Amino acid sequence: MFFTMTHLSVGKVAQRCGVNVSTLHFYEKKGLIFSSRNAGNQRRYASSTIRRVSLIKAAQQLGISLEEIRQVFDQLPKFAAPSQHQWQLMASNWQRQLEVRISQLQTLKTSLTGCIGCGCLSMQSCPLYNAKDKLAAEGPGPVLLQRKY
Amino acid sequence: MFFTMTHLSVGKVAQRCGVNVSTLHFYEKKGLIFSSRNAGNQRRYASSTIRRVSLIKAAQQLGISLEEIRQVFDQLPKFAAPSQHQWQLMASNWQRQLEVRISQLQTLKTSLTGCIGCGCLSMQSCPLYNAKDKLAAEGPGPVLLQRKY
DNA sequence: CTAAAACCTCAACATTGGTTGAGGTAAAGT
DNA sequence: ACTTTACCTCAACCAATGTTGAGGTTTTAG
Repeated sequence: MFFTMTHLSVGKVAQRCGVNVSTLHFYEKKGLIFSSRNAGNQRRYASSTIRRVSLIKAAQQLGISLEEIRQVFDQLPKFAAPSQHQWQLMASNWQRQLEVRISQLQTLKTSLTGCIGCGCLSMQSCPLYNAKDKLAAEGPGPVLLQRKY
Repeated sequence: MFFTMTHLSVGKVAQRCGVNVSTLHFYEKKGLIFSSRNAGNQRRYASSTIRRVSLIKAAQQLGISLEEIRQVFDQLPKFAAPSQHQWQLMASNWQRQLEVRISQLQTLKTSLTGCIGCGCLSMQSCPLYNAKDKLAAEGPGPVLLQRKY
């Protein structure tokens, strides 16, 4: 090879990813990214690190924890870019999680729509109320209370 | 009124909301819920507290912080159920936030789809890459590097 | 060559959202 | 009545996700 794969300084990566240097140190300690060192012990990153960090940030948006991200990354090559196959596996995996998350939020939104309709003057028909309050089976209780709920 | 609005013990509320008693203490300390006390200094909650807690849990699902929730709650009556108007305001507000959040996730999902297509062998066309790496304008750089990225 | 900027390690701190436990009081079942 | 369960306060702790700072080294720009 005529170029080194590991030539980006930590500051450069930080700048290009829009994160702090300390965050990259942190990610490295957590095993999410990797570096080699130059003669003066400074970190040098493969350029693929930038995509790794972008992926971390993207995945965090999905509510995926750093630990989960690490587990996925552990199946990828540390320094080289992932193969197309690996990449596709990971991406479609995350897409599925994303779909689940979206549909959850949509369910919630629908619930809120129901609540807007009901004005929540009735606890019988409130989807939020009914979500968790499974123990409400203490008998109907005072009618007025239901309306005041 | 012939019934008291504040008659639920902390354990009862916890049970019906599916949270720990300590969580209710915590929420109360944070100003998210309120209680009166009986003769023996034990908390007694208005029944509307159950909906408050359900709302907290629902809003957390949306990625809304407790502090933001508190700010919304601060505009509601502490013990009574919110009026229909107040309730609708809050709900539709949260619905908007929810919509934003959903569309963000959908954008991300689309990005991933693009990535699956490209196999990310090209950093030119990778949406994840392009999301943050605005500083990539250092000239094209080695062609091979782009493919290895 | 020198000064500034960037980098190093390690430890402490910050924030969010709670949980756990000690030491004691109140309420409820039998 | 007595015992068990629930409750009280307060403080300490936990885990995730970083940030900040001290004290020292390396790289880079002029």
